[in-house]
Formats: sequence, structure tokens, C-alpha cells
Amino acid sequence: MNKILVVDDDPHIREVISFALEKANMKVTLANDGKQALDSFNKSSVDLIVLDINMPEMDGLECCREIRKNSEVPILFLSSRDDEIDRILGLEIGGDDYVTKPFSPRELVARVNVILKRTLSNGINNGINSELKLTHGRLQLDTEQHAIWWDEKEVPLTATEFAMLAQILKQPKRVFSREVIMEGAYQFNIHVSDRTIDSHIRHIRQKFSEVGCESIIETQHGVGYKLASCQ
Amino acid sequence: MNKILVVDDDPHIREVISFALEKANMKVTLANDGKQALDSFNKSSVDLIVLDINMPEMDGLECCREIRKNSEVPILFLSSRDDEIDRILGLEIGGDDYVTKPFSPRELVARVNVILKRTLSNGINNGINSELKLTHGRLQLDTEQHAIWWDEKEVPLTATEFAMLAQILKQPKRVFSREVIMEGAYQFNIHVSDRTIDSHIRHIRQKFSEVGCESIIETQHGVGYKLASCQ
DNA sequence: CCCTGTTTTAATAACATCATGAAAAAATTA
DNA sequence: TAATTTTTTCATGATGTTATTAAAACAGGG
Repeated sequence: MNKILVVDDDPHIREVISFALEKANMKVTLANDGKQALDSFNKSSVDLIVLDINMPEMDGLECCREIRKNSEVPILFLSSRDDEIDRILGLEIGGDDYVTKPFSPRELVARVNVILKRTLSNGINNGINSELKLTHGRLQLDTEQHAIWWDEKEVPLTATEFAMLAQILKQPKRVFSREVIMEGAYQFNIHVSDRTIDSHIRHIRQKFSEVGCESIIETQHGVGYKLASCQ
Repeated sequence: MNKILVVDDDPHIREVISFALEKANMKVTLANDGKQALDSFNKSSVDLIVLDINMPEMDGLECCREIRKNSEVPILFLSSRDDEIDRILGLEIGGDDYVTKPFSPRELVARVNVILKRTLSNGINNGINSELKLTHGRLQLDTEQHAIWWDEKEVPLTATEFAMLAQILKQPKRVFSREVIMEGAYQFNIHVSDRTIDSHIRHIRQKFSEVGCESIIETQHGVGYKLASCQ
């Protein structure tokens, strides 16, 4: 089940979008403005953001810029003014598509689906949001091949291990609580104990150390895990 | 001289397009519907297809899906309804561009030329449908003959087995989930159990082992299948 | 330095997935 | 229609993965 963060200051529009997306079997989180959106994004796991451009507090473009500092999560812009400038800026700034108001909910859902289909790993693990290929320092990840390399050496991870590392790799600076890792790497609604997460982390570390990488994931005592800073 | 297959149920439109393309020095073949188009495509060599979306029998989208199972031939969609959905779906499904009716013949020819220039100059697709034959290591596949060889020995696969292996062979490094294999190797909208996929994979392996190939498809536990890496 | 709570480690139990053989169901062919 | 091939499903045991547990190691605060 895909998790969509919808950001718009108009409650009515939020309602419409939310309804349409939920009918299309997606899990929706709502935010009123850019600040709330950023907050929510950093506290949970999100596959795609529907982001209105014109908002009080922090507008969509600025919000996008902030998000893009740590994440390549797909963003679908909403623009109420019909002028071209906003659209172009929106795309230039790192959005994946845009819809101009007024829009039909059906169109919005269609576009969301197109983007998700493009970016999600191909049905292999529904719920991992991912670019097809990710490179970070000496690390390289390919969703399509479901494989990950340290330098030239492939690291043989299991499906769950791969999902976790992919998630962490997508926001290299973020510290992930065990709860968020769970949300992101597991099917919707599945719960395991925190110790289980630890266990997987250990296995990932072990496998990486076997190919000569002694530090892949760092522990943030009392908080969670993050990608080792040297990566 | 480039060979264009034009598919539309409206005789008048076929006429207009045909006239325009021939004036632009292309060889045109015509088809009334998706079924005829598939047939014609499989019997001749085509550089590009102009494909109407709304047709009786088999519509453009489904026709495209079928064609995409064996070929990457460029497709230019024609859409009479001006709504966004069709466009998006059309592109999602593996089309190269679209034109909405009513269109000027000149615009259509221009777009055809752009696509041809792009695909021909890649050298990948020398005007001939290059997907017909595939070679990968000791493996050789011929879509036209519907046959596959290991070294010099032909491996007698059934239609379904052939479709699956062809799909896998087209992206040798990719790991295919059973769901994706299903989408790719079966008619649109047909569902079978995951165990059925396994069963076919087993038969493929068996038949290959009978001609001396002990490793043709690898299992990715919890994910799916991929071409064996030694190929 | 000790106490407390957290993380790592390692061993094991529980679980899910896959390969296999056999056999029903469906589609082709004769 | 009968015979044959192909496709699909089911049941089983084998295999590989994941979750849990408990104990040891570690970090931070007084």
C-alpha cells in the first residue's frame, strides 16, 4: 500500500484528494502547509507527495527545496494559477509532474499512479519507494536488479535487508527510528519487535564487513539508525 | 525508405495520414484495428506504428501491450478524446509520443520524423525490427521462428515457456517478480497462481538441462527469478 | 565508578518460500 | 471424438529467511 502525503491549505481540496487516493487503495497523510509537511515527512515514511504551490507559512516551492536537501521522494505539484512559470519552476526544482486546478480527481490519481509505477520497484516490494538506481559514495544500488554493491563487490542481501538499506540510503542524512524503518520496509500494518530491526541491521553490517566495508550504518543511541556519515 | 504501419478504424483518417506520409517519402501499410495491426506487424518489418487508441475489436492500448511483449518498435498514438488520461496511459504503456485529433497532417509527419530520427540514429534500431533476434552468451533466440538455442542445440519450449524466457532474456540483469512475469508473458488481465509460474520455470530448467545447460534461471529468494548470471 | 537502560551478539525457534513429483484441467491436434 | 500436449494446481519435504529470546557488551548520567 502506497503512502501519499497530501499538502494543501484548502481543507476542501484536501478532502477531495484524500478521498480519491484512498479509493485507489493508498494510505493518505494530510498537511496544511509546508512546515507541517516537512515535519510529517521527517517523522514517517512517504512514497509520494502531492504538494500545492500556493500556501501560507511555507509555500510549495520552498518546501520542495527543503525536502530535496535530503530526499528524492517523488513530488506532484498542484498549481492554482494557470501560468506557465510556476509549472516550469516546479519541475526545475525537482518535481515529477504537476496538475493545474481545477483538476479531476481521476486525473490526479492517474498521474500519481504513473509516477509511482515509474519510481516504485516493480511490484517486487510494494511500499519501498525508490529511484531505480542510487549511488552514494562507494555504494551503489539498483532496484531493478535488486542488488547492491560496495565498490565493485556485490553484497548479497535478503529481501528484507535490501528493503531496509534502500530506505536508509534514500535519505542519507536522516536518522530512522525503528518504527519508521518498520513502516517503510514492511508491508502495511505488519509489526515486529524492535529487536528484530536490530537483528537485520546486524546482518547488513556483517555482510558489508565481509566485503571490506567496516562502517555502513551508524547507531544513534536512544534514537535509531542512519547511514554512516563517511558514505 | 521508412516503413510505417498506420492503424485506425476511420477510413478517412487512414487516407489522410497515408497520403501525408507517402508524400514524405515513407512506405505505408494500413490496418483497421488492433488485431489486423498485430497480424501485419508480425508478418512484415515495420519502423514505426501510428496507432489510434479508440478502436473496436482490440483497442490501441491493448494492441500496444501485445506488441511490447516482443518489440520496442516506436509507437505514435492517436487520441480522439482530448482527455489527459488516455495520453498518460498511452505513454505509460510504452508509446513514444501522441497526437490528439483533430491534427494537421503536417504535424503528424513532423512527429513521425522526430521519432524516427531519434530511434534510427541510435544505431540500435537500423530501420529493421531488431528485437526479432536476441543473442546472449551461448543462448540464441529468434522471435520469428519462435525458437531458442543453447549453443547449436534447439530447446523445444512451449508457447508460455518461450514467452517467459524471452521476457527474462530481454533484461538479462533484472530480477522479475512473479507478478511482472505474469503481466509480461500472458495476455492482458489473465491471472494464474504464483505456483504456476514456478512450474513453468521448472519446465524451462528441465528442458535446458536436457541439452546440457545446468543453470539458465536463478531464484532470488523472496523476490523472483532472473537469468543465470553466467549466461 | 556504578547503575540503568540501550545495543550487540549469538543461538534457536518459527515461519515463508521454493523445488519437486504427480495429477487434474484445459487446450490442441489428429 | 479420442489422443496428445500443454497448462495449471496441489501436496510434500527441503531450504532459506526472519523473528524472538537471553546474555554479554556498551554508553550515558549521576
